[in-house]
Amino acid sequence: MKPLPRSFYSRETAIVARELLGKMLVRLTDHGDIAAKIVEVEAYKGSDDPASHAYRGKTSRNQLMFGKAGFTYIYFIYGNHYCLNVTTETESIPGAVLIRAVEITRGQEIARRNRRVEALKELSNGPGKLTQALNITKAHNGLDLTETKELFICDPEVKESFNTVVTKRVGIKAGREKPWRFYLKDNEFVSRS
DNA sequence: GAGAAGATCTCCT
DNA sequence: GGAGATCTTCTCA
Repeated sequence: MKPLPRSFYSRETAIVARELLGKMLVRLTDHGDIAAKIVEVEAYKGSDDPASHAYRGKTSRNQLMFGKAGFTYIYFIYGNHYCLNVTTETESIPGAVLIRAVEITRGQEIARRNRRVEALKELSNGPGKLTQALNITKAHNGLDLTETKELFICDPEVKESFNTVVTKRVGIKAGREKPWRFYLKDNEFVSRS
């Protein structure tokens, strides 16, 4: 389980988003490890993307999007939820990929304890759900994903083939026309809208 | 310093 | 299918 290198993330955001599908998100905790396959993502960019936090320039919250690629960008939303993003592009171009849904393949019991639901499908089929299932909070903001620490992303042990679906993003008011949402076809953990 | 909106989830009908 | 929960961050004064 070797983390993906910085060069994977230092590319155009939509390309990174699409290629993150099928990768493994790994969470190491004191109570055990959790591994989850990424099944749904969305790309967010900079000045050409009105839905992005980076659209109106750099602020204290979004500065990670303007920094190096391969770091986490986690923010609190709607008074209840954390959303997990991965930074992309270079230090001069802002960009991030929102991890919207994962399929937990290892550590399911730990994830169940972190959430209050029994159904496996309900554990991680949404951006706010998966952060709760993996116990990801603001404390993990700005983490370097290229190091084997408590949170990183690596290639799957067995590479599966799958079809990728490209659609418009959800849950936003501006920039709805951009085809920057990607998910695995027929995967039941993909969030609906 | 105040007001409004938000990359969502859950419960209720 | 719809509204409430709940609090951080941004914008403007």
